[in-house]
Amino acid sequence: MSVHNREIAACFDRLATLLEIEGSNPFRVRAYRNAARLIEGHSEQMATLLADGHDLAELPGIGKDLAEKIATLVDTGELPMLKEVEARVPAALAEMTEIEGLGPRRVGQLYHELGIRSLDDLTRAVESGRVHELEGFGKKLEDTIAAGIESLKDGDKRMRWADAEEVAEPLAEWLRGVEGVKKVWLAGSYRRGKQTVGDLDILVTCRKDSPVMDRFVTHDDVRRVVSHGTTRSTVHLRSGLQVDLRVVPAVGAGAALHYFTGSKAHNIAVRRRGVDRGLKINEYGVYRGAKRIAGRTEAEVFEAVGLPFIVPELREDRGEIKAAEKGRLPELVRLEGIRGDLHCHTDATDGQHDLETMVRAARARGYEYLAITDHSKAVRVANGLDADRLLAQVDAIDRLNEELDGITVLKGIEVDILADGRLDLPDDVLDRLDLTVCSIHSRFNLPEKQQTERVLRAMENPHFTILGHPTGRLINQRRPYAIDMGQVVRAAAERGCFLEVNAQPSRLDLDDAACMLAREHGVKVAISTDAHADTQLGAMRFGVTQARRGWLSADDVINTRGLSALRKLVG
DNA sequence: GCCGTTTTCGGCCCGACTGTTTTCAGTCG
Repeated sequence: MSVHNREIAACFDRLATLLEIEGSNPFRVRAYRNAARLIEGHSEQMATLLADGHDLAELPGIGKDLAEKIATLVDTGELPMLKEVEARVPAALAEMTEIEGLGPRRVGQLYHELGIRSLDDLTRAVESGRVHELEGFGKKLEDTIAAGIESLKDGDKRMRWADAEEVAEPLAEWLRGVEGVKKVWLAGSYRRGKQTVGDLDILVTCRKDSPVMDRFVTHDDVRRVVSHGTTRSTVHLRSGLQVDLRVVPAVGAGAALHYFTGSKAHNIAVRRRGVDRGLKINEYGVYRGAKRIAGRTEAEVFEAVGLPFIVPELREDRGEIKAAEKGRLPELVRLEGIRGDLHCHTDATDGQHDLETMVRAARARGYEYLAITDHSKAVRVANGLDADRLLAQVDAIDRLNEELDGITVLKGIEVDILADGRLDLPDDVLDRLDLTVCSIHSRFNLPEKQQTERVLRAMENPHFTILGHPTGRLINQRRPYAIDMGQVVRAAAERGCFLEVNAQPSRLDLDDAACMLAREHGVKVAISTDAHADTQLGAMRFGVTQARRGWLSADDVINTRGLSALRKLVG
């Protein structure tokens, strides 16, 4: 299987943008965009669905035409229609719409009137002052575009959620201290717990005379003010994050919070439900005619359209509305339900703290158990354990278990899956352990078929317990290795293996869509921190959030079990 | 391009802010 969902989505997104520049029917453009979102977030690969004989036209938002286009993409890796459009509209124009201040209309105008067909062309046109002479453009817009080109070249990336938190929480706290401010909410993808955050959406309610907007745009951390109004302002912070602040009336605060929490696709689905019931839903409330009938709380908004409350993590229009309607929303796993951590390192390999320090830290968190899983010998740079050193650690754990009350230390190893699918330590050594975390740390660039077979072969080893960080991706740093997650999940189901949700803020794999896939196939996961220092045990909450976004309940997560139940599962 | 107890055509979510205008289009979320 070669064509991945994200490639299909990228194709449709590109097509949508180019059609938009051409001035094509906006609803047709939207159809392509919607399809891209659906496909990108879908837990099963389109290629797999096709291979299994599914009719893609049954997916919401996919009709006969798009189903055929997906099939063509999967079969040939190409989309003839995209080629046709690219023959009419230079492909680089699509990127240009990412520049602040430039959308499809203006990019089309620049192309037609100045012949601009690349970022370089645009840079030159801006420098020579030709842009501001165009109808509808002006000096200010030209300056905005110049700044936009710079930040596009800087490659501003979405920020990891944990990094966004370090900006968001202090800012929210500061806003709470501004005179007249009553309540502050962090909304947007941050509230939905997405693995990365593109910008922050903050809502406040305040007294009429509160200077909150003026104070906000002059905050010390503001690098640039993009817009400054009475109910909405946008700034760029020095950290690179864009922040939108909105002042909303208390009477509609719930509607505003729902609206600005998104996702966009979820909102549209909810609003359409409103329309079906003769209601108009916007950020100010829920209206029947001119009369506001709900909106003080989010629960009221859901109630107005006949739904129970849907938690922010699920609001992606990935089936949550239908599930809510039928009363089948999952009871999602919670941080408080986590009873132990099954992946951590000590200073025997590349961890910062010794065995006892890690265990005491886990006990202080109230855990019932902690599995010690240092690296195996293949990971030389981490001083990985050979059989002798591992067995010495096993003895040390036995002694510690005798000494220490209130927590049980489990014996484990993060054992490398070698390039041929063997595990890095002999079976008789692995046999001495309570569990294994089996991971790939080398040969990331194997072709998909080989990489998948490598993991499947490893899973055949009876000592295989948990597949560690199953895609190897590092957010904003390293792409996931090529692996057919569908096959991996099916194999895990057959062989009774578990998959890890690695809670490190840069990893967070399995991601949300893969969690959904695991759940659909009845494969359970371990949410683990992979802690390399005592404080990193606190990363658990990031992993829990990812799992919640993937619809996982406590039952889907093995480390919500008490010790004896856990032992039965991994034994 | 999708969709349908308003069903095969005619709809498709909605408002704030900016810049360039003189009443509004484009962008953005």
